[in-house]
Amino acid sequence: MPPSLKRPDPLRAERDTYHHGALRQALIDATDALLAERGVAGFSLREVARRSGVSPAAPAHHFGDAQGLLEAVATLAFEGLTAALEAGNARGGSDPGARLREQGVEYVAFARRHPGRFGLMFRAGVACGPELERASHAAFTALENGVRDLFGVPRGTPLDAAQREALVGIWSVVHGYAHLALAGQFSPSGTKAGRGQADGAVRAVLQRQLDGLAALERARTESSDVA
Amino acid sequence: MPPSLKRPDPLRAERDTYHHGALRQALIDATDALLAERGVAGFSLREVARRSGVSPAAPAHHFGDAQGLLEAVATLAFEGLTAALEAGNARGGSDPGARLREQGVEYVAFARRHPGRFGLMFRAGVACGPELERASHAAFTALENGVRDLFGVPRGTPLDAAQREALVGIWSVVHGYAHLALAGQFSPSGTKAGRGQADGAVRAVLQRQLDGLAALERARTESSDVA
DNA sequence: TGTACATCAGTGAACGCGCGTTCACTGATGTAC
DNA sequence: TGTACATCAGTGAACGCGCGTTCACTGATGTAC
Repeated sequence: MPPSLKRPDPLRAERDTYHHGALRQALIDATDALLAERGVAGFSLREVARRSGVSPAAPAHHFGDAQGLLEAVATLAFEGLTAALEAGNARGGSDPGARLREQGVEYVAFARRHPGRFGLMFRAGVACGPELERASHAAFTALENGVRDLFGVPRGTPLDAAQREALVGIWSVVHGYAHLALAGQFSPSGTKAGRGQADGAVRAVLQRQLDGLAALERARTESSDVA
Repeated sequence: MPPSLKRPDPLRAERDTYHHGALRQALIDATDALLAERGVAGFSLREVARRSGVSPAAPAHHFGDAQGLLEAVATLAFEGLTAALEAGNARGGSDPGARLREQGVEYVAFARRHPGRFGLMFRAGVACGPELERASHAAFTALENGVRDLFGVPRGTPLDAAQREALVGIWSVVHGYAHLALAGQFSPSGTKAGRGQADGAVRAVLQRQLDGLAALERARTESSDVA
């Protein structure tokens, strides 16, 4: 039997048990898909419920209200990003530059994998509960630690101005790349062998930033040698 | 008389003439403000009309429908960005690097000046009329020309792969910086003398990217000298 | 300078719609004995 | 193993609301003569 006969209304997921079984996850996935399709402006709790094959009141059971669902998804997103950054860091081996580069690749890959979540994560002026706060801080810290390793700054010590600037630069590069990629500005890379190419592009672009930082460091060291 | 007596309902702008006089512009400004306040998800044509002191049907006269208004604002935004980039380019003087740096400063300043418009400009999968298409292409071209000058590539000639990569890197840096700044990630810079500091940070971060490109160029030249 | 008239810009009531949330409910599950 | 019961997960009808858009309209403006 073709799937079309099992699902007469493709907008409405079907189910033969009274209890869904994994509704929480289904709602999160549907939210992600809906955000990716229509953006934040196109999100609606009812549509998410519809896609999950559940009545409009069901989500309230798991998330309270619409805001609660979005906040849960954003929290999850930051946790996922943190994990991705740490995986990239591990893959990079012993060279801090390589580790940072792989973090960048993971950052962009995460955005591509969860475009809906990514758009949710960096909205201005959103009321932000403690869990979301903690999750986003953890992601930031993962990136910050990459920069720490680059400069050999231990975990407890605060970064100086130049190091913070380096962090801002690195973050800007990967964030901007991710954002532009999602906006379809590098569109051909969505198709064929484009994924590997895209990873290469992220590495290259991030490497330019790291090279620039190295050049700055060198200039600074030389001038202090002279003095 | 305090303004509160002149405007009993602050959400509803008032007017004593039947004709507004400059409704088109007022609608655009109100849209910008509303988008900046609430994001794309919080936009509504009725609210924009309310803020412009006009009936809900009035905007249709100028923009057809809600989509038309948003598209007009996005078009205007790209035209403004193009102008800003060209102004930055002019300010940069004769050094291509400085010109590109000032373009970056202008890019970020534009985003800060029109946060609502900026959010509108880079949404994925938006149906896009020919005017908007043209306006966004012009902005892209302004940035591309900055990169052309850096490499000495004349206007007609297409960029090679490395040059396109350089463009992507530069664009990513400034775009990411602008986006993160609007998301409040560099929050202290919104307040006191932060504006000048922020310009400095953009220049610095973009300069790292340019230094990295210069290093790459140098390495390439040397290796071809050897060969 | 005055008058008739076309055109333009905005009105306000009305429409149907999808939304978020509530509520009393019910079907299913699991636990105590 | 069976039964009573508490708890949990989802129902579906209902609510009030703000939305985008339409429509016949009207007040103001500008133009022709």
